[in-house]
Order: sequence, then structure tokens, then C-alpha cells
Amino acid sequence: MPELPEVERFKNFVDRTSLHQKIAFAKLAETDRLFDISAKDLIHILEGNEFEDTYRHGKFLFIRLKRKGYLMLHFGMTGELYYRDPDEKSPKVYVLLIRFENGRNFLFADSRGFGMIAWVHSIEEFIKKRGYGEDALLIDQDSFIRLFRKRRVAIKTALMNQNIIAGIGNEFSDAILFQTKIHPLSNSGKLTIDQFTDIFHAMKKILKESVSHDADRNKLNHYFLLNQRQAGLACPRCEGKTEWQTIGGRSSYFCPSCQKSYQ
DNA sequence: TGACTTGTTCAAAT
DNA sequence: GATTTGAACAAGTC
Repeated sequence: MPELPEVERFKNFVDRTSLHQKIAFAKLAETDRLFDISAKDLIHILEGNEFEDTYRHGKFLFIRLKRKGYLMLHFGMTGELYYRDPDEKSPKVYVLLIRFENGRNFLFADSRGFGMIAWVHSIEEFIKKRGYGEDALLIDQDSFIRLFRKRRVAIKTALMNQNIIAGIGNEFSDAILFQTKIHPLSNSGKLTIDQFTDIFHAMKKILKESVSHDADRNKLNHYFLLNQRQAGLACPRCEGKTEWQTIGGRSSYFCPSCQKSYQ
């Protein structure tokens, strides 16, 4: 599922394929996932325009347009990008199709429809208005600790809350907490400065490494619970076995023997 | 057949 | 007002 590293991969994909080409035409499927602008206005803005540059904040991708603002894409659970020749096989169902003047198609597909498309005038304004936290790769240690110390929810729930920090989802939160031997149900406010410091460094390390491997999960097999997510697995660190529990409305996997809970 | 999965938002509760 | 909780959404997999 697209968390921060996958969105970084989409950003690199756009950089590699789609910048500085004139948009011949744009087509938007009927969708209720378009925000802050009408389909007609968005298409009007896109046609004749060019992608100039890209930015990522948490799980949001912003594509700066040569003329007027940014196209914002959020990938939900199943969002994907394609850049294809017209005669190349490409998904039949898509949310947004952009044809460049060179004849190639840029496609945003999203089979489960949890993604989002918007047009924004300013990235800062968008983030502020919706209350998203700082990006997980950019936040500094002191701010990180200050934010999490005052929360009274499960540490996993806090890590996944995009309004505290942006970019961590269900799978990375489990992997980070396994690394630090902290039970996902631990009360965030009850952890020590040392524990927050550990979580902070584990988070940066896993995210950076994942980004450097283009979000290829197969290259991150040494991070337990990132790819193998099921109950009853042998813990690589102790004699324990993984357990499943719903935390913050999401499936969580952890080792109850070596991940200690702090309440 | 149906339980389970994901990220985000929203409304209700505290 | 701030924070927390949990339901809702779609559709693919097992």
C-alpha cells in the first residue's frame, strides 16, 4: 500500500517521464474523488499546460504546473501511475488520463477509488488548511518527541495519524515498532525520551532505506513485519510468535514476547 | 459466501 | 477547543 516511500517512487516516476511536455488533452473519469475544483475547470487548467516540477508531503504528491498552481494526487490504497505509448497495453479503467503532445499517455488509475485528485493554489495553504503534520522524513528529533509525548493514544495510532506527522501508514508503523521493541498498543504519552529517540531513528532509517530502493519491498526483507504480515510467524529476535490485533482500526502484527507494552 | 484489507474523513464522545 | 474513537467508503483476495 502506498506509504511515504511509494509516493516518493511516484514522484520520481513523474520526474523521469512526464516533465516539460505540453499536454494535448486531459480526460477525467466520473469520480467523487475530485476535490476543491470541478472536472471542467481542472481539464481547462491542464490542457495546454506542462508539468514543471514535483513535490511530496507525506503521502501527497504535488505536480507544479507551468501555468497556475499544482495538480495534487493521493494514491489511497490502490493508486498507480502509468506512462505509455497509445498502442502499449495500459489499464482500461482510470481516473485521469493526460495525453502529451508527443503522443504518450499519463494515466492515474485507482481500482478501489480511495485516491484523491485536487488542484491547489499553494502547497503550504493546502497542508495548513487540512491540518497535516510535518513530513516524516523532514521532521527533526525535538519536534517529533514534543508531538508524541502529549498524545494519549496507542503509539501505533499516533504514528499513523497524518495530522501529527505525515507519511507513515499501517505497514511501516508495525515495522518501526518491531525494530524498537515497543508494543504497538503502548500509550504514546507513557514512553520515555530514549524510546522516542529510538522510534525516531528507526523511522528515518526504514523510510530512507525504502526510498533508496525505490520502495521495493523485496529489498527490505531484513525489516521484519514489513512484507510478512500474518499471525503465528516465528519472531527473528526471540522465541515468540507474532500476534494479530486490530489497533486504531487497522490490522497490527507484533511479537508480544519482545515488544513490551507501556501503559 | 463472506470476512478481511487499506487511508482518510467525519461525527460523536470525552 | 482539543483529542479520541470508530464507522464508513470500494473492491479485490482468499
